[in-house]
Amino acid sequence: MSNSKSKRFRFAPSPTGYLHIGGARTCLFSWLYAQKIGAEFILRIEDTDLERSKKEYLDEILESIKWLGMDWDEIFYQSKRFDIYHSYAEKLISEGKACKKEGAVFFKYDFERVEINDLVRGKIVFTELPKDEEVIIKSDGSPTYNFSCVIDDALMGISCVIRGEDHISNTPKQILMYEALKLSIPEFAHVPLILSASGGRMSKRYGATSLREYKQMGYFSEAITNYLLLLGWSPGNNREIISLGEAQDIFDIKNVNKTGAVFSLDKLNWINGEYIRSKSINELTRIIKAYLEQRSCLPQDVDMSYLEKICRLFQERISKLSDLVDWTRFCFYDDFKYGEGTEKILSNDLSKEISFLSERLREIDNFDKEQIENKFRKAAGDLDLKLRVLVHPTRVALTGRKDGPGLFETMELLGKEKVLKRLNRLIQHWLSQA
RNA sequence: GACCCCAUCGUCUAGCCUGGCUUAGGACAUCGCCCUUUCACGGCGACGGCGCCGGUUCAAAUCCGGCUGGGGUCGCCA
Repeated sequence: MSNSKSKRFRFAPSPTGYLHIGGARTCLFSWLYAQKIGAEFILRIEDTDLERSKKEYLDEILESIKWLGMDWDEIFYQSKRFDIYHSYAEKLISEGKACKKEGAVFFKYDFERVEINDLVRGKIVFTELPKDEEVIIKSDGSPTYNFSCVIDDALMGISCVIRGEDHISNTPKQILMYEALKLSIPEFAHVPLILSASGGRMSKRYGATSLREYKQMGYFSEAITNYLLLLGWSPGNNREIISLGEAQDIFDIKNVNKTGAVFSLDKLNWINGEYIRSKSINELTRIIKAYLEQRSCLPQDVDMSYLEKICRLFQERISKLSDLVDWTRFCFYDDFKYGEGTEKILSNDLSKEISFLSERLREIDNFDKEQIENKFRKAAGDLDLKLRVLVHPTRVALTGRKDGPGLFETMELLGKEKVLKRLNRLIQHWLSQA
């Protein structure tokens, strides 16, 4: 009986593309289970396809794994292990279990029946395979996936292979190889696939698939891992929000579902919004600053206290940081246009009324939201207008939008000078229309 | 087509293993109401599901079989 320290789990990405949602979840489940039982977790880079493997992808994959909050004890590269694969191929040849043909090495097998005891699915029985041979070394000398995978999982002492269910049909061939090589067979756990809204595999057609895209859109890694956790697994007790740390204690690969899960951006947005709302103003302000700076959405001289006010205004209105790009433009720049849906609001000319309001606002010394609200309400009363008749065009004047944070807070944020200027701009707009 | 996997609200799921405690629970989305200057947030509520047919049983979402439906794999890609 082996103790858990001798147990090992792995994630084996191929650097032929960016880390995608599905891979990230497989990695997460494998890593989490390793943490849960105190086992080692290793990364194995399956870069045997020298043509398609790129350094750029490798870097991004490792970066994404770290970004999500995971780590690894060891990392291996299959491209550095060709000698090992060759020696095992030679062994099979010498035993008559494989032969050279057309420059490649073929593994030959008699197949009757293979049974696997999958940790998430239970017993799976194969009684038929389409072929009786399998290429193990390609004619260019590189090993095929099924061969290098078997040798490495055995040599690296992987106790349970956790991978996507698209690998179920590879498993019988692999088991035949373990047996021919007299290597011990690990356990298997095939996790369900993540599907697109149309029910098929995730693809670019149905939105972002790579982790880096989600990062760029301003999703938090905690929100992504939280969401991924909910796809195929449940923490129980009707919980939706759970940290990686908590999940580490209660996750069990045996409790993973068998059913494919459709990826829902709506739910991810909700979870990300929950995380945004749970941040302190301080932290969120720093995050927002970095995000907008990186996208050149901030002027040079912006100060933290101004950003902090903005942060308070938008914290509960956004579900991801990229929402801020359009929302906050008016906070930093004067050259915005009156946007979509504002035509109706601006359709009747209120230049007289807004001028009146503007003069009243000018009288305020302490331009804070209480004073502003008082004056504003008073002005509306004097004009015998409902508050909203003035509110909506004023918001458009100040922000260019029909929706947004509370008007009086927005006015306080911008300050008297900008408010009066922008109100005047609207008045001019009406006059020029007439 | 062959092989394999899967099947609870539109979506993610709890319950299923160890049948009765279930008028099937929660979340997202949607809709309505409240809050309110808009949009959000928050609160309350509504809508909505055990794919079908048989069997086992006093009793089935839960066990068994078939059907149907969906998905995956069939590369000298991984």
